[in-house]
Amino acid sequence: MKNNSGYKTKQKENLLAFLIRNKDKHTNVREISVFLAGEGTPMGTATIYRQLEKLVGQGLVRKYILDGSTGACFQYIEEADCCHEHFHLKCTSCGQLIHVDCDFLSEAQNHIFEHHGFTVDSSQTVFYGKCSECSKAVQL
Amino acid sequence: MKNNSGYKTKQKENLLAFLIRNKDKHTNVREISVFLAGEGTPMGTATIYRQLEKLVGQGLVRKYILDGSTGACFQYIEEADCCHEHFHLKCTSCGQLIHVDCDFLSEAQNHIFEHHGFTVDSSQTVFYGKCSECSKAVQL
DNA sequence: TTGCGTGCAAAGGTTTTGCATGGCA
DNA sequence: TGCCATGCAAAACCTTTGCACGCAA
Repeated sequence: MKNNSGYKTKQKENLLAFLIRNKDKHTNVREISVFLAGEGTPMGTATIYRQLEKLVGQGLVRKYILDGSTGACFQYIEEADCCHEHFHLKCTSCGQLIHVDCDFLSEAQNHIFEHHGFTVDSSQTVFYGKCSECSKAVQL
Repeated sequence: MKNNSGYKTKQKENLLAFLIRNKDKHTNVREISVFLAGEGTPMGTATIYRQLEKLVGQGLVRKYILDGSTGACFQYIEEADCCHEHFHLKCTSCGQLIHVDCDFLSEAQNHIFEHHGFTVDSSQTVFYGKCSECSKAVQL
């Protein structure tokens, strides 16, 4: 049911190709728009939003809304990795966003569900704090 | 240092009173605006944003950016409840804020520091997801 | 009096929607 | 031929900013 989703168009292909190529990080609509235009295969903003909405609905793409940043971020989800959700660490000093794919955090997620009855959504959860470099800087 | 913050005005009082009265759930700028207007004590949108920004800076109010919702959410933080180091679980459906003081999460904090060099600030970090009741509601 | 607080309006940015056209099946 | 997809422009939203006036201290 997730493959039969309308017609196949070049725009759709280009968008998905870009998302897959950048599956290790998240991107946003502006980046997508700029990149596709640069490739000579421009895609209207409205169309990008409409396609992303469908992809999110199909579970192929995840949508993030991070703290200070402007607008939503999107990231392709590799189906094989579905069980391996990852968390975000955001440094409140330098703003760096670190991706962590770690078994321990998955365990923490399970723990919270089993002991506190709470289902954590890793795509929305961000750990705030200081990265190693900024931690050092503070101690100077 | 968090009490001496400028002049005392009626708008400021009304805003804080509303936030405290609704400290058990999150609210947003529109709700605040509508409520205060209905009370006969209207407050300009810009002023609401400016005051909320200050309150967040003072640590009296927490700002959330939740996924599906439109815009940011704000919630008053009761100081007495937060003196001890613990984590927060916030239900994105009902807005309930759950306090969790759990060894496992402290371990997670240590793990992140040792394995990822990142110092998590538990007072700023919030786990987003669905509480047990809202999880059930979704499955209906 | 000093300077922060306020309100209005305008600007900035992201996302959505309407409508006519274009392209897949 | 149907119907979905696209693109453009306009609209809808949320949030921020500029500026003049009001009010607390």
